[in-house]
Amino acid sequence: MTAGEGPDEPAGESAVETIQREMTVFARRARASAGRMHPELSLVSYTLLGHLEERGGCRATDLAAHYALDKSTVSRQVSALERTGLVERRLDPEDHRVQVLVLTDAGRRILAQVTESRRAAFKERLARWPAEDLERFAEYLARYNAWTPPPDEP
Amino acid sequence: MTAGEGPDEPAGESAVETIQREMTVFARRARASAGRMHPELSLVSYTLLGHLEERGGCRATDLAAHYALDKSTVSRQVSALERTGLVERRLDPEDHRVQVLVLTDAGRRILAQVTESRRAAFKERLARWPAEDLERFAEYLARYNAWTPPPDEP
DNA sequence: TCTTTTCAGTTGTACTATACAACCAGCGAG
DNA sequence: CTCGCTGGTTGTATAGTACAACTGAAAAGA
Repeated sequence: MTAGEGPDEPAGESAVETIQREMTVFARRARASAGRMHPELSLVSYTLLGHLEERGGCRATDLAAHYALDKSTVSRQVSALERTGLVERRLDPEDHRVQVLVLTDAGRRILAQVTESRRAAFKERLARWPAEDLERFAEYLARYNAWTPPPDEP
Repeated sequence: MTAGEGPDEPAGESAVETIQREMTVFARRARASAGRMHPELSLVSYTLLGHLEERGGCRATDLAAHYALDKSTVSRQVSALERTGLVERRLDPEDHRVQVLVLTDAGRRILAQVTESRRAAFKERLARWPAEDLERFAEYLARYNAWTPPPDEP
């Protein structure tokens, strides 16, 4: 066995506890497997490229804010992506402080490739699920992620 | 805003694609937030301690196999946990190669504390969910995680 | 206008988690 | 007893991250 961590579901567990446990399992696994599946593109690089594709380019600071990463982290990630030719920096003529980051053709290609590979993995994993369950699961996940902490009031 | 990454849900997206996207978001966020919430106990340490509690002690090699980590990684993690007094190594009298790892009282206490803190966070996040949705979400997550890749056949 | 403040980004430093490889120490089979 | 296997540690390297200090450019105030 490579990775067990099987369904040891304690019986008298509440739904919330199950969700907590399964989310924890998933989080740790995702971290571990992401690198193995796509050595070309870490999870962070992948999401960064995805963001650039969606937005058609943006500033490093936007990426940092959006993903709650330090700007230095983004800076180095972007440097790496530039070095490997996946993104390009363009000096904003309006404001010489900012660099607009855009995907290169190579970046778009790699991104599509990894997305497809990931999609295939998900599809395989979810192949035997009834459509109705898929819909609901998708909705639940979106709802879960959409939650934002209430602002601390005085 | 600290971390946006909001619901930019592309419209014509399939359920599988939504699941993929939301799982990706969750994975990256979990990684980022786990450290901030519980600086005392990384996600890995937490799961390791949890495993020890469940099983009432086991060998480092078991942990490594179960969580698909290298034995050296586990070795260092365990060393750290021992240094901070959360686990204890006991030489197996049957086999002097193995060390049985067990939680100390302090370990049990910290584990319970972090578990409770995590549980509270989940509860808050899921507070407004109808019970039926919670049940289903829990079931879906468990089903998702229970999946194991089909063995590659020759 | 000139100065101060703010903002975008880079670089230096440090830490954590991780893997791989080399190694040591018991155990068991021949 | 020696050889190979197994459990574990240590050396080394890498990735990802944060924080702090810095640079250069724009914006705001005097």
